[in-house]
Amino acid sequence: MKNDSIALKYSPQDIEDKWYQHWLDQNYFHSEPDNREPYCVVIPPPNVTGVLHMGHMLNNTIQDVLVRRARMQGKNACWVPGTDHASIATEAKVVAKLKEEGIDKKDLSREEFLKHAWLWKEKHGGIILEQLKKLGASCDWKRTKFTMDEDLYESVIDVFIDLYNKGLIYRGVRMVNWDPSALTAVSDEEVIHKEIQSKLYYLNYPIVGEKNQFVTIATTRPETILGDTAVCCHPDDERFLHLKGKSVIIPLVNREVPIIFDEYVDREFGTGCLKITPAHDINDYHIGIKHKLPSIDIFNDNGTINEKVGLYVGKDRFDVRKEIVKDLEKSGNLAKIEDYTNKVGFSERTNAVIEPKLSLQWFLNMQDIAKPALDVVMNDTIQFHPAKFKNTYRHWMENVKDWCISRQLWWGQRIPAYYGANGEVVVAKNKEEAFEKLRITNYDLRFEDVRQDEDVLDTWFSSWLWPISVFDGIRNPNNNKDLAYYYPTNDLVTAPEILFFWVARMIIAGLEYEKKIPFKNVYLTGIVRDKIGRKMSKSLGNSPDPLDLIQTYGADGVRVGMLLTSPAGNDLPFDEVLCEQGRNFCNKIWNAMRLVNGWEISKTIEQPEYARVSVDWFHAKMNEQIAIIEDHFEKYRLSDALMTTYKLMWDSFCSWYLEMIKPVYLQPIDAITHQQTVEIFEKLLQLLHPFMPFITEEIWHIFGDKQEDIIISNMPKSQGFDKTIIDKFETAQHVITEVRTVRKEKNIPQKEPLTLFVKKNNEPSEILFDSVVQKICNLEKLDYVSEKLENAASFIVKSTEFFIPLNDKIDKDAEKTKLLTELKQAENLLRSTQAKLSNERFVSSAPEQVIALERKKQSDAQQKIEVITQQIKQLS
RNA sequence: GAGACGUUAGCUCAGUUGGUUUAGAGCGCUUGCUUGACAGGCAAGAGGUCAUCGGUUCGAUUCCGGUACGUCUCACCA
Repeated sequence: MKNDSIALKYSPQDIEDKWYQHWLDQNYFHSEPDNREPYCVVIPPPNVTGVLHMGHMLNNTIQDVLVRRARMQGKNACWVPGTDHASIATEAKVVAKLKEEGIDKKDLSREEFLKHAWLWKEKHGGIILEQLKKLGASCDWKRTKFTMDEDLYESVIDVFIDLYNKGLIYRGVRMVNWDPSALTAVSDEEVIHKEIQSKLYYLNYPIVGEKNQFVTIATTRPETILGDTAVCCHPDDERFLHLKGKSVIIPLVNREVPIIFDEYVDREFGTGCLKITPAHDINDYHIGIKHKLPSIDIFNDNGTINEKVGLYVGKDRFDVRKEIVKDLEKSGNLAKIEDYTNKVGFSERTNAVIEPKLSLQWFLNMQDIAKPALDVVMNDTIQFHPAKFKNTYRHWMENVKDWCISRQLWWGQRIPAYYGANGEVVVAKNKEEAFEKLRITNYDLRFEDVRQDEDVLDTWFSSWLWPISVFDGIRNPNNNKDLAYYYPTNDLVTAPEILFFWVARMIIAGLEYEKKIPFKNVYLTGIVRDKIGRKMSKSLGNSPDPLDLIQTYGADGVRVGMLLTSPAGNDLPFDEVLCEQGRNFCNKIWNAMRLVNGWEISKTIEQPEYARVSVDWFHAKMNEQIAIIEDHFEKYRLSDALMTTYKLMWDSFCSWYLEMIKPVYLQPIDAITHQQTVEIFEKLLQLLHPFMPFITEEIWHIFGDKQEDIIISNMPKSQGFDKTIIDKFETAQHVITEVRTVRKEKNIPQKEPLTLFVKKNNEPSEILFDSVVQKICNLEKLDYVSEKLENAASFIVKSTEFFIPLNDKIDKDAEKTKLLTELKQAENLLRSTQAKLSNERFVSSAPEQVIALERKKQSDAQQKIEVITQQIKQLS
């Protein structure tokens, strides 16, 4: 047999690496500009030292499906891969690793630290890209980029200088979100607010000059009383009006601070009296400015108490909270403690509690440059899939705040700002240039006294240029073949979580630097969750290792599993059974191949009638379904496109078509049918290839020697179809199902041949697919009669009666029960249509078509009732 | 606190420009099958007052409004 050398079960491990290497060897993934239509996707660059997680799997599977499909549609497909330096995350990892080795970052110079960081990057960088290859990602690896590559680095610096020269970048003291663990400011978007159970402490502040009088304030952060510079009440609050002009003593600290009045205070909350700590709360900060209050910063950068107040010096903020409550209790200033739920900001990268802190940072003014970026999304120049994210996007863009772009880190693009001896600042490409600029105002300046800003730029300040900088479009905007050809890119596939971090800012940068949108479509994936709805994360340990999954189910199986239940924008409730389903599907296809491949072919026998009509039917069916698949792709409904293809393969092709044309055991198949079947099979493989690249390439080559690989073959297009064939076959399918049911109910094995009689109607009742019905149902005879048959099992399909003579095998009671059920259904239907049709207002106002349909329903029901009633009569 | 979106079978989701004979799919479930490709399979089934209450209409799962629950975004009261 031909199948002797072919495994009984599909075994992905044997073929995946082989084909991936072959594709690489053939250079299929590499793209250079030519005269074909381009199709370009830039990867959302994963963290350079990260490892593949389920989110990446989903995201990159989707990209690969789009890219492979585009490639097969004859477009010049280019998927640009790369990684992100991820400044906070990577620096944190390097710091932690050094700490393990007993090295403190503080003891290293910037250069020494960066040397360690690069070593770390060389060691771990790109692991994730290797993992993507296992998934089958068809990235153009020759174009792999890293956000800290020299050219991309320089692009970032150029952009900073340009925006500074345009007056959009400024430096200022602001209240920023301070991450005391990473020791850097972070942007608003990097702060995650979480609800936590905490306490509300009521503290008594003695009033100066009033014995035993005090005001009570409520606070969740008693340790910050060290930095209090006022107590504030609402100006209309009668309870406190008598305190105007008075001051209070801060407990323990013994500092006298004024009582001020401001409408900001919510009279209903707490005691209606608020302590003001301008250095450590954003609202207090604003009140402080308004009332010209001093600001006392009580924290060191790492969240410990500094020496300014002389209490709790060097102790951590959370330890101090516990301690100060005890001390306040001792001193008699603690009135009470209540349970309280409030929201606290956490750092996205380090999960440390964010400390609002005043500091000198660099900002990008977002007001004006954001506007055009809002427009292109609202008017669908850039389309979001699903579109519901337009709302979210608009909301953010309309309320956009200035972007804090400096980070107190070393790993990243160092801010090209330079300071002279007196602190004067210039922005320049390098120290030499800065020196020249600074000398204009200070002739005596020595070169070695020029100092570069210590901070680096926010990671997103480099990734927002990604679709441009991967083509070197910032440094070389003109006569840039790649940029002119690939930009704007086509589709961006990413998670809604980084809509603002990244997507919005790429649009802004694209419009600012290319005057063109960076991509035409944004496909937003959902979040991969576990069975009980939790987000998959390392800390929860609920995320399977993607490579283990690939090992178990095969890359194709996992890809199918990921895609089966993930419409755009919907979370993906991941369950391994999905991968199992994907694997089973692979096996199904594999076995279909074994069947077709195993047949003996005869060139002498003619193509039987049943095979001829089966081929006609499948061609129609396939073209119908391809049109649907095309439509799904156009709407970015990848799950639906996959499911349609899945059913076409499994149901239409395997369960129906192959059974229809299958030659009887040990008989050869005629050459024409075999040829046509292989051609059909190959088209199905092509349709499946974007979803399941490996198995399709393998089977493609098992079916004879091919010069061309499936990966670069032409995707079949819908070529129109005859709907009447499809409809007629559907009727035949009903007949077949009914016969099978009769067999099952009467316990008649498939091997035992039956006879089927069709009662002739007024209408032509012959069913084009008689030969197929006869074969599939194992009928020794299929005939037309004009009279009913007795002692026969019967059923009705589309008001045509069918009879299977069974002699003694009829169970009259059972038959009757069945008929009565059907009768009831028909009567219900009749009743509902009659109710409608006898309603004059329905008849007068409903459209004609609807009425005609209702009439047809009525007559069909009547006819059916008549038929059933007669059958019942005959039984009794 | 403000806004957006959602609620259809046990689960995950389609769908209805308001009428398409009895609202669909996949998985799961039930019942038969050692059916000569496949038990990772085949066949036949069961499962839904389309969240809830009102309104518009001849007719509402579909349109409008209220309620409940859920998800997300933004803001935040110490």
